[in-house]
Amino acid sequence: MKSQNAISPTRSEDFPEWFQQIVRAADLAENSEVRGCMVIKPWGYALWERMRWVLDGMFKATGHRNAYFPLFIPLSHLAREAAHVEGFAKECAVVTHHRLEMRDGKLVPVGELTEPLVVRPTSETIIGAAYARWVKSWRDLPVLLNQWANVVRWEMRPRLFLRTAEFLWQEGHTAHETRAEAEEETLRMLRVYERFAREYLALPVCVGEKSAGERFPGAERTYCIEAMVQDRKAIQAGTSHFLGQNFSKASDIKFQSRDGGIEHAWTTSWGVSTRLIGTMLMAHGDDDGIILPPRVASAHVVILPITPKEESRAAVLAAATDLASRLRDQRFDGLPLEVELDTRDVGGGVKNWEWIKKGIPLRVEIGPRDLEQGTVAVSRRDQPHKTKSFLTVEEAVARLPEILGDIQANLLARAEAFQNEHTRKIDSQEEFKAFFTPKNPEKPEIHGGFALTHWDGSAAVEEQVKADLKVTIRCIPFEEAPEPGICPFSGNPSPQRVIWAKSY
RNA sequence: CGGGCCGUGGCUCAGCUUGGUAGAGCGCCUCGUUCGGGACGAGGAGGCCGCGGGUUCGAAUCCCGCCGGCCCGACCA
Repeated sequence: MKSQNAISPTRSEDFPEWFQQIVRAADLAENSEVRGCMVIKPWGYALWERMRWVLDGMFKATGHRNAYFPLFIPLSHLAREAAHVEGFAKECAVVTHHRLEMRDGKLVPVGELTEPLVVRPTSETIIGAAYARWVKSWRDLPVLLNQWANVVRWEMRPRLFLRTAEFLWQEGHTAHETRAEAEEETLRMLRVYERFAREYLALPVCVGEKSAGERFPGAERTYCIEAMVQDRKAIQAGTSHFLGQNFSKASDIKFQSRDGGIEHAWTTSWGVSTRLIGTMLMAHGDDDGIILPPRVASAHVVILPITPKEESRAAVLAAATDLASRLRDQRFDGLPLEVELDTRDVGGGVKNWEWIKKGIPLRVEIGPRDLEQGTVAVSRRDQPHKTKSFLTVEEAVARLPEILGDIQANLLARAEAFQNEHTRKIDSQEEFKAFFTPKNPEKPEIHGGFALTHWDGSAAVEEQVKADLKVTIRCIPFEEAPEPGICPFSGNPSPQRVIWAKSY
């Protein structure tokens, strides 16, 4: 007997396994033969394409242009910034040879390189070297570039979309004349990410600064947007770094200033990755599969022709085709509606469930009875799967875009309510510990959330809490009026509450 | 990189203790009946049992080595 839900186990039974299953059920991606790498399939890649399109527009609108820098970084470049090397050394893939030869029936690498090449884990150093060549005068600044690329970080514990050895991302790299200008840029891009997460991915995020312990290697300040997913863990969904003059000194990005002196430029970098997809899936999915926010969905509507009788089949298919083309003339979010017409010869129930699992926002059934009545049956992915509303064809054509907008708003509201429900101000060690301790240690149930708790700013407290409870400071939120208090771990004064959580 | 568990059709697994050359369910293909919410019947395809070596007349099964995966720790967008 089939269970009532499409996905087994359910979220509450085993969240990590549920995640693996929804990715598979939606046909988004699969693991490849190389450990930690993934094949992103069309339904999954379409999400990345949409995100990329929207973000790219936002970057252009804030004055950036795209460029492309090499995959390979000379080892000597990476070595220039001490903290940076230390942060990334353990996870670097390194190319040492440039030729293969057949020996004893086996292909072996030969032709050792004089200098090993690091496959970029991020591009600060190689882009810094380019900026050093390009920047001579204050008139050459700012440099505002972005690149869409793949990067490699040799991770020990890969998870589809959340942490893979190779992943797709964008990295913005800018160089400025003044500290103030670079700081402003860092925060501007952080706000772009916040807006994108909220308005497109329907993800409410906490915006703030990382503690020193969580800072990007080589950065002076690291800012982040932090999301909560349905197991109440935090996930860093985007980062923006103020790099000070660390990298410009390491890469020698110098310019002659307005008063004739020689100064080092101030740089920033900022990025989001395919992790955004994983975050979105874990935030919105349910026990029937993924749920796609319409503004980034791989497609908006699927039309499911119902053809129970041979004699009405042709008429139903014709009506479905006509509906598809009329819908494709409609616009949602400024772009033509993406419509799938599923005429495959498989059982109606099976077909319907496939699209539920794939998270498409709207399913439209059209069958012989609809033909007689001039209606269609519309189901929303954000509502129980048996709920249908009957609209006339005219109404459907006119109203589907507005329903998509409603789904988008509903997903955000839902995610916001969830996050609020599991965010608590906590002022005592006991309550903090209870909040982050599962009732069943053998098989931990979903527990915890965001704790807004005071912190004295010391690394010692941060390390102790992490060692005791695996809970870390996710971000020091921007606040209008920080509320001073007492750090419950040390008893020392604290300037403001920070967000603590278990995290991905 | 340390500790534990596991590698058998596409997937989930049985068989291994007591060696005799491979099975189930799901999925897939064909035909028929179905189809407005995960259909049913009949037939069929598909496996060097992770890899290498050893013991043996004979190895999925026993022994040794290697590789890979999962979970737990350390690290991470």
